[in-house]
Amino acid sequence: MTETPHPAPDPPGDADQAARAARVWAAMSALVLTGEDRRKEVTETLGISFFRAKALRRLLAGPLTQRELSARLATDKPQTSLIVDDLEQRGYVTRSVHPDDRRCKVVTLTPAGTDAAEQAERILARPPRALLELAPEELAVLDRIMARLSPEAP
Amino acid sequence: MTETPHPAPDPPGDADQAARAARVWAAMSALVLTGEDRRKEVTETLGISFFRAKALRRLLAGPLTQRELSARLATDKPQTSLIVDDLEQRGYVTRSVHPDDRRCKVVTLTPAGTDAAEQAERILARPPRALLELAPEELAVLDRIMARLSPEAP
DNA sequence: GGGATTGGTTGTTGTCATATAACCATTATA
DNA sequence: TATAATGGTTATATGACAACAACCAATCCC
Repeated sequence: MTETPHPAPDPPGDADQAARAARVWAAMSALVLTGEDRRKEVTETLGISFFRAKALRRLLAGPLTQRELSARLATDKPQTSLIVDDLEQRGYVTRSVHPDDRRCKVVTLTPAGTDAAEQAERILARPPRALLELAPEELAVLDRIMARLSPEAP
Repeated sequence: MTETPHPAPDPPGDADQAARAARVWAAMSALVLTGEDRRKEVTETLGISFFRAKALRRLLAGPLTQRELSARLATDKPQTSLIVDDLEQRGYVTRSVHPDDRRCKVVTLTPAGTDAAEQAERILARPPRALLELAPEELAVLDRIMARLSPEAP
């Protein structure tokens, strides 16, 4: 009985809401950040930096110009140029001129690049044990609530 | 109707569990990683790298020797030496020899360092809007379930 | 006492990411 | 057609972190 002696009909709910949100946030952050380190797993498995792996993953949805890739990685053109250089040398992507605008270079995943990208996705998508071991009913509830937290929820 | 045509009494529940865990994991990762960038906020507010801020935060619980600090940051001694150098120059920590073992240096937060560390904690603890705007009943449920996911849950 | 161990420091090297400026080729526009 | 804007490339500098090797001083242990 530390916070709410009884269900609290209306007004005191605000402080509760903030406190709960903070606790939930802390727990989620702990789970995602200090749990099993998927980031490291990706870099070690693929032998490329996480940032480069991210570039590969962005290309899974389809080819992009370097300009578009820059935007999706939230970085600048020179950086993108270097990253694509590197990925090209590794045989993960190819560069080709855009048919309609010869200024643009279209970056496309090779089969090897697709493999690497999918491997990265698989590693990142693997949930930690704690989630898998949750009681089925609780996980189902969690699933329903988390769906409402996603960007495309409302 | 791809997976479960009807509630699925028993055996197919395993695949559901995995799928749900994956979805929940993806949603949590998205919220923590690609949401409001607290990391950047910390580095920009304090003017030090996130790693250094982490060192400060670790010291909030009390002074540590550099060896202990190394362990908590999961880094090596040379790196710790440099970090403490930097934080010392900024006036955030002091180095003093351990009274019982003169090999050890005890790193202690200064008042300014404590301020900075607490500021970082405050920024990191601030939950994203999505959580605060969740329906109270849902947040309460989330709170209850997340508590069971924490390390010290049985 | 003497050798091994431990805690820190210094220095080197390499990778990664950020930021800028300068430049070239292509396209759009006045 | 002349000029500006856009997409990429090249070059340079900087800062952060990782991984080592080598070293000094204090402590531990035989």
